[in-house]
Amino acid sequence: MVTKHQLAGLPEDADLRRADSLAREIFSDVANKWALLIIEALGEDTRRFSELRSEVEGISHKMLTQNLRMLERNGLLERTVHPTVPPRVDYTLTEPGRALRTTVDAICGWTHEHLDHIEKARHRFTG
Amino acid sequence: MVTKHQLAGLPEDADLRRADSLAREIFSDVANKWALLIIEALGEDTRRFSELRSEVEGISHKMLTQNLRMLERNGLLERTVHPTVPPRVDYTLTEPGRALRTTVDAICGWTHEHLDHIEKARHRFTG
DNA sequence: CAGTATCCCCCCGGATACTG
DNA sequence: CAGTATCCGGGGGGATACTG
Repeated sequence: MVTKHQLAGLPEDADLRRADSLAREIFSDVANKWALLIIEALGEDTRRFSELRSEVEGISHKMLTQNLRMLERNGLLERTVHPTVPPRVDYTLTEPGRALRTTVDAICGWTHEHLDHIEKARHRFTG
Repeated sequence: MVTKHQLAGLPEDADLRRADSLAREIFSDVANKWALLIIEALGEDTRRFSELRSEVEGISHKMLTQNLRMLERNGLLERTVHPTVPPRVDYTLTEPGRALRTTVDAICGWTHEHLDHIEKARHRFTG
């Protein structure tokens, strides 16, 4: 996240510094487990609210809506309301959302690849 | 994070389910902004506590120590104490840590690539 | 300088109830 | 079913003081 112009501090870098603080903000939004788990759960498909609720294990109603709104706000997913009764709402990743998902996949892959190493490290740590 | 055997539920899958819950745990540990920012700050180098403190902007003393312990516990970084006075402690990513860092890099890259899209999405969202 | 310990406030986030 | 609103308890996390 550290970029060159952070070190410069020239007046004309004002817009660049703005971009940086924006990047920080986005990073903080996105780098939390619920957001990432939702993105992972969405995958290539489109999911309903209730589907996500049960697929993202352990997430509460409130956390799900909050994070969905946040992801929508940042343009990572699209929310389409079907005017039926009972109502039906679909969530789908946008292109940027799908792009981010590949990195989430990478983290998941990393996790499983290093399970052993981590488990051993924990035993060593606990003594 | 969803794997096949989660759906099966056969008795002999006990160890696999254990692995899954472990994976979930690790994911929860790692998927938070401070942990990821620390990993990013460490990079290929070795850093002192105070260096990290100032490089990871906005992190508090407490959060830094907590996350460093957590990352050490999971074997993502190595902590070496130099018995000098004043004391000096170096933190370095292990191989798994460096592997994870590449994915953090990917997220950072993603963030900057999609700044425009996100900014526009936000304006649209706010109406 | 690096780290632990303590205090304490705020707010995250769960539970619940209610609308369209 | 999807979503908002409200309440409220527990703990995340900051500030501070203290040790080696």
